[in-house]
Amino acid sequence: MKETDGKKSTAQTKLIVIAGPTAVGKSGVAVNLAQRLNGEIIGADSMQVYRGMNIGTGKLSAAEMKGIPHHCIDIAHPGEDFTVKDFADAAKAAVDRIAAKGKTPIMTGGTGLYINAFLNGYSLSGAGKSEAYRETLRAAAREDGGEALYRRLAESDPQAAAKIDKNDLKRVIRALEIRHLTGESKSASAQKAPQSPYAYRVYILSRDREALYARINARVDKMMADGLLQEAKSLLAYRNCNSMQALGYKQIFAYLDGEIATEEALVALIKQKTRNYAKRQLTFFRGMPLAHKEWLDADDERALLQKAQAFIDDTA
RNA sequence: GCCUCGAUAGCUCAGUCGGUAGAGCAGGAGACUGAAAAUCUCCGUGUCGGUGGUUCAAUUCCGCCUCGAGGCA
Repeated sequence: MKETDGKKSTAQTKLIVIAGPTAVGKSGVAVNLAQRLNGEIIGADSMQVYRGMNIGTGKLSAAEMKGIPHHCIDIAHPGEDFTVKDFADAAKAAVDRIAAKGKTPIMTGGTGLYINAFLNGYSLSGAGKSEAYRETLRAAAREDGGEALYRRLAESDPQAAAKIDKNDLKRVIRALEIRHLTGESKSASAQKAPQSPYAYRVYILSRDREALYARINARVDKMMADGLLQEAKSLLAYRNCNSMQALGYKQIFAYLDGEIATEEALVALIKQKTRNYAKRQLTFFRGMPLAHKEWLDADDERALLQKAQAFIDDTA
């Protein structure tokens, strides 16, 4: 049963996903896999989508990409807000484009929410966002405190409120925003998620904590040596944008403001925050409700290649 | 050499008017549907520097010792 019209339906498109915490070594492995499977890569990284953020987000250099096309990277301006919805749309377009060429789409990255939203077909077409309304809510929170906002949510959308911690301002605001924009409950819109339209396999790369942390530390040192400080300075104008919430940049701005005394302390802080982040990623991956999820040792590249190959070759 | 102040959780420190102790950070676990490298929740036993004494009871009071910081010589 071969597709000869070059236009596979998405229902049959096979997708390979390589996830894992920062610095496990996903990117390099993904390139090798792409070479072997005649594939193209789709980055699932909330910060690599931004142009100009190269050193700090650990983007691969052109040489390291070895000629493999990479999608969903450098597709946004650091001054604009990129969201899950944008990712879901861009990733879908990329997967379709790659599949249309008869090649294998390989998604790789550490942003669990993006991967999850894409694979599980999160319903993201309903409530959009309203920066203005959010600002109103933020102002209200500043005025009367976050608990007051939470109480408001408990009244208008008790179902959603039950699932959100009263201190989690961002989620309280988003739930209120959905209610405001659609009149629907946040939990109601979340339940609409349809099944994944793709045949996929998710391989989560991992290694023991100590080794992972050592890699993170080394990577931060390398970023500094490669000029992260300079790169961050060149992006100073966007310091209030979402893109600059990225690890490294954020801390560097605090350093430039004099909030961090020495460069040594700065580097130590970035390493620490990155380690904290890696741990959060792991927690997210563990909890991802996916039908086909498998943890693999990051050093065992061969196992990954074999499993992925078998999945692609399986025509059943 | 003398004087003063410190010595309590991996780190920085609080505290116990004498009844064996608690915060922040680190670390661990978890949540997560349009900011996600974000946001949020939960988890704290450690010869309270050593040693002698007073006391029913000392990490807490007293003496000595060790180490550290500062001051005077």
